[in-house]
Amino acid sequence: MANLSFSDENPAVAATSFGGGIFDVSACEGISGGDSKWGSLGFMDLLGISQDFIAPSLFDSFQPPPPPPLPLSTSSELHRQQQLQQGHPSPASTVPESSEVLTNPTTPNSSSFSSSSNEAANDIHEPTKVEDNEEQEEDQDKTKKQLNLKPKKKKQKKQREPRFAFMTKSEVDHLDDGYRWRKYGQKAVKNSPFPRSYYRCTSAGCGVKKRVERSSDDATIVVTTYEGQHTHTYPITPRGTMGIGLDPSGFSVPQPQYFHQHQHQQQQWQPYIYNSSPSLNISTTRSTATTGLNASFPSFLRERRFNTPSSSASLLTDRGLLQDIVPTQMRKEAKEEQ
DNA sequence: CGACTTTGACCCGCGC
DNA sequence: GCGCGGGTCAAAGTCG
Repeated sequence: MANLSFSDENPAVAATSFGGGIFDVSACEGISGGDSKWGSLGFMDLLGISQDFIAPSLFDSFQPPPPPPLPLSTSSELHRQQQLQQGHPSPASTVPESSEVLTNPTTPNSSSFSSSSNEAANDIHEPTKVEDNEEQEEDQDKTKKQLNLKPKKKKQKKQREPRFAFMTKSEVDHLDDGYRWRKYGQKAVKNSPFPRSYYRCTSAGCGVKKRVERSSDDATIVVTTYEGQHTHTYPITPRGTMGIGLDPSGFSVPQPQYFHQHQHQQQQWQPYIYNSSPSLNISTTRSTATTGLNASFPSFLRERRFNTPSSSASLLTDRGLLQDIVPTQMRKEAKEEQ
C-alpha cells in the first residue's frame, strides 16, 4: 500500500515552476469503508496538512519540490518562506497566474496553453463590478432562469470562477478535503465509462464547486476540479475530526499534535499534482485568482510541494475536464498533430 | 427529520 | 438552425 515511488522519470517537468503529479490516495484503502466518506479521517488528514500552511501565493505553492518531496517541511522550504516574508520572492513567484491550473506534462513548454480564467478575465463586461458580487449576480441569473424571466439586458458571457484541476490516484471518487460538499449532479462523460460528478460547497453563500471524474485512461486516477473561492473559513463543519485550527485568513492551521500524529501516514502517500504549463500567463497582480485559489483550493494542495511522474502524463490531454482547461484552439492543434 | 444522493429533464454554449 | 455535450435544477429516494 505504501507506495513511495517518487518519480524522477520526468525531471524536465518536475523542474518546471509547476511541479506536478498525482496524489496517490490508495492509502485510504482500509481506512474508508464508504464510497465518499472516510470515516473520521479526511483527505486532509491522510495527506497530512503541511507545516507551511501559509502559502504566500499560488505560484509559490507549485514550486518544484526539492528532492525528496517528503518530509513536507524541509529546510529549503523554510528558507524560501523566510525569503518571501522578507520580501524576496522566490523565482517561482513569477510564475504566471492562472485561476485554473492543471498540469499538462505533455506540453510543458507550450506557450499557447492558457487558462480559461484568462479568457474569462478578458470577458469582463462590467469592469466596475466587484468580484464578490459576481456570485450573487450569477445566482440572480439562475433564479431568473428558473422563473423563465431571462434578463433582457445584453447577453453576458458567463463568467467562470477561477478553477484548479488536479489528479488524484485514489480508490474513492470524492475525496474528503475538509469542506462539506453536496452532490448536485452527475453526467456521463463522453468517451469515458466513468461519470462526472458535480459538487457544491454546502456552506450558505459559498458558491465553490468541484467536479470529480475518473480518468478513462487510468481508472485509478481521479480528476478533481475546484471552481470558485470559499467565502468561509476552512473547514465549515468537518466530517471528521480534523484537529485543524483556523487563522483569520481562512487558512488551515494544523495543530502540532495533529501533525505528529499523522506523520507516519504522510509517508504512505504519493502526493503529486499536475500543473499547467509554466508559460501560463499568471500575474501576481490579479489577486482574485490567487486568493481565490488559495481560498478554495484545498490546503493540502496549496501547501505541498509536488513531484511529477511521467506516467499518466497525458491523462488530461485528451478529454474530460481538460476540455474546460485547454483552449479549444490548442486542442485542435493537438488533434491535427496526431 | 434533516442532510445528502440519485437521476431525468432542462438550459445553454458551441461547432458545424 | 440544429444537434451535441456540458452544466444545473429539482423531485424523489436514501441514510443516519
